[in-house]
Amino acid sequence: MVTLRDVARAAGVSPATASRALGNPDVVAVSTRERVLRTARELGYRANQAARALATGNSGMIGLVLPDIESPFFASIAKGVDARARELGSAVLIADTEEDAALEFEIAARVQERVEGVILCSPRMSRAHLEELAALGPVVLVNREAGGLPSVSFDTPAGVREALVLLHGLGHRSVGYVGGPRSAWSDAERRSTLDAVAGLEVDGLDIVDLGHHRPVFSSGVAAADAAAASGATAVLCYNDLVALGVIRRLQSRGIRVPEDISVVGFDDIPFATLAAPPLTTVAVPWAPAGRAAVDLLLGTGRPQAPQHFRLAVDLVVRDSTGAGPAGNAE
Amino acid sequence: MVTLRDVARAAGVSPATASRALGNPDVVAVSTRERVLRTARELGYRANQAARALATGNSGMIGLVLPDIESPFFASIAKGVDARARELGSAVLIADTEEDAALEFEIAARVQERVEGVILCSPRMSRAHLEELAALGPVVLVNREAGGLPSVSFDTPAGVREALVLLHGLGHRSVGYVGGPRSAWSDAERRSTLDAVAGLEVDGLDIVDLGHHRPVFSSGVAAADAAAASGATAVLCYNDLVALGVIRRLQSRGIRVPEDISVVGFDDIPFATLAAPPLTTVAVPWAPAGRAAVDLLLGTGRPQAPQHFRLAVDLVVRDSTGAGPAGNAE
DNA sequence: TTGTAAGCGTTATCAA
DNA sequence: TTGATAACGCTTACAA
Repeated sequence: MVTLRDVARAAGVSPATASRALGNPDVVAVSTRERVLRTARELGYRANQAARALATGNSGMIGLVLPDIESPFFASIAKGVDARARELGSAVLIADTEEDAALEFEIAARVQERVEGVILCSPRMSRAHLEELAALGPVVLVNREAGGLPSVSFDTPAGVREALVLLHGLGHRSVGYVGGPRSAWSDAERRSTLDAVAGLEVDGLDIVDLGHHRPVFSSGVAAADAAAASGATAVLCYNDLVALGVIRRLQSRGIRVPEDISVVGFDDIPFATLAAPPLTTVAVPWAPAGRAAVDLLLGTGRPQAPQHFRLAVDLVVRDSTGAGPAGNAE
Repeated sequence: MVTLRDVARAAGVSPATASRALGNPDVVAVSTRERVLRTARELGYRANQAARALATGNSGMIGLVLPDIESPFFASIAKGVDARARELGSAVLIADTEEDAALEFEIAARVQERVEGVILCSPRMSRAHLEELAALGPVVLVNREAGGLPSVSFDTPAGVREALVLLHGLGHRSVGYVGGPRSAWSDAERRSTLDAVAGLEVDGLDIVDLGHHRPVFSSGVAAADAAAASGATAVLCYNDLVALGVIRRLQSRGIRVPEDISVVGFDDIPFATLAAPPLTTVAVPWAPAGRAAVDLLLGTGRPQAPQHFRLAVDLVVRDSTGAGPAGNAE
C-alpha cells in the first residue's frame, strides 16, 4: 500500500506538505503542489480514510437506518439521502432493521459509532431510546417527530383533509379508515386528523375505523372484507400497498372500484399509477425528505438553521375514486 | 468522549489489558475482565471504529454499489447483502450510481477506499475499469461475469429456455423479445440463449427481435406497439417492469392478455403477482444473491472456496400466458 | 511556503 | 496474565 509518506518522499517534500498539497491546495506553492499531485497520481496513492478519520475526528460518513429497504418509500428516501450525501462529499452507511422495533435501537447505536450522525426513517423505537441514541451523536428523524429532535416530516393532516374533502365532494358520507400498525406514529397522526376533520370541517361525514393493519398488500386483502361489511362507500388506507390489496380483494369479490367503493391510498409509490384502476393517493415527497434529512444532519445552513422540515404532500386524483351515494354523477 | 484509556485508568489496568478484555475476553483473568467490562459500561464507552480500523487494517465495512436503489431487484439484493453482512459483523456502505456508467467507476473507486471490498450490482462499466477496480481491492460482481472476478450470477439461460418451452407448449410459434439496454450484459446473454433454443431445441419457433429498451415501465408501453405489429403471439420481456408496461399498453389498445397475446417477464418483482393479470415471470433469487456475494467477498469458506455462484432461477406461471394459435385450448 | 513533531484511539509485539 | 511501547497513516499546530 502506498502511503502519504511514500508520496512525500518521492516528491521530495515532507509528509505535512504532501498532506497540504492534497487537502489544502492553495496553501502550498504551485510548483510543489503540482509535483506532489503528479507523483501521487503516478504512485496510485489513495488516502487511508481510517487514518484521516482518526486524525480529523470525522468519518465523512452518515448513517441511514430504515425498517425495510424493499419498501418503495424507504428506497426513495435512501435515494434522496444517497444523492444529497454524495453532493456533500459524504458516504452513506445503511442498515435495515427488518421492521424489528427491538433490533432498531441496537442497530442504530452500532451505526452511530462509525458515522457523523444518523438518519432514522420511521423509527418505531421508544422515545427514551430515541433520546439515548441522540446522546450518542447527531440524529435526524424522518417521518416521525419526537421532542426537540431534528426531523423531517410530512403534512399528512393536509393530505388526509384533502382526501376527505374530495370524497365528501364526490358524495361519500361514510368513509372507512384502514389503519397502519399500532406502533406507527404516522397512523396516530392520521387518525386524529380524520376525527378532527370529520367532526369540524365537513358536514355529515362518518368515519368508520377499520382497525390496525400491517402496511402490506395482504393486509389490504384482509381489510377489504371489513370495509365491504362496514357499509362505507369509500376507504382511506394507511398506505398504497394496503390500498392496492383492498382493491384486489374487492374486485375479486365482484365489488367494483370506484363504482361501488372508492379507494384512496397514501404515498404514491411507483406502482400506484400502474394499478387497475390507477390509484388515487396522497403523494409524499420521499426523496426530497431524504435530501432534507441530510441537510439537517450536516447542518448545511447557518448555525441557527431550522431543525424541522415539514414537507407538503399532494393529493393525486386518479381513477380509484368516483361518485358516492350522495353524489349526482353516475 | 470516553476512550479506552479512560476505561483502563478507571479500572486500574493498562490500556492494553482493557483492549484485550473487550476484544479478546479469554486471554484475560476473569476478575480483571469483569472489572473492565463493568467500568466500560458505566462510563458508556464506545470504541472508536476509525482508530480500530487504522490499527487492525480493516474497516469492518463492505461496499455495495448499485445502479438504482429504487429498482425492486436492487433493493432485494441490498436486503440480502445487509442481512448477511450483519450476521458476519460487517457494516454496509451503499452507493447509488444513478444508472450512470461513467460515474460508476468513480463512485466504486471512492467506496473501495473505505471498505474491505465492494459488491458491484449489474455493473455497466468496461472490463478494463472492472479490472482497475479489482486492483484497488476485493470485488464481487452480481449479475455480471467478467474474467476471473468472483461473481454471483443467475442461470438465466435456463429461465429463458423454460419460458420458451412453456410458450411453445401453449401453441405459440412466434415469440417477440423486448430487449434490455445495449450495455446490459444480461441482455446479451438472454439473446444468445433465445437464438440457441429457437434454433436447436424447439421446433418451428420464431424469435422476433423487438429491439433494445430501457428497463422501465414506459419502455414497455412503447414496445407494446412494436410487439402487436410484429405478429408475435407471445412476448418475452427483459424484465417485469417492461412486461407490465407492455401489458398496460396492450390492454389500453383493446388487445387482451393472455387471450390475444401472452406476456412473460423476468425478475418476479413484488408487483408481478399484483398485476392484472398476474404476471408469468422468471423468478430470480435476488436476496440470496446478495447474501452469496457477501460470502464470496468475505471469504467465509475455506481458502479455496468457489469464486463463482450461479443461482438457479424459477419460472413462475401465472395468468399472463395462455394458449397460442397452434394450441388446442380456447 | 515548508518542516518538525505531536497527537488521534486502537491493537499488537515483546518482555516481564 | 499483564504492562510498556511501538506502530497504523494522516492532520495540524507550531516553528522556521
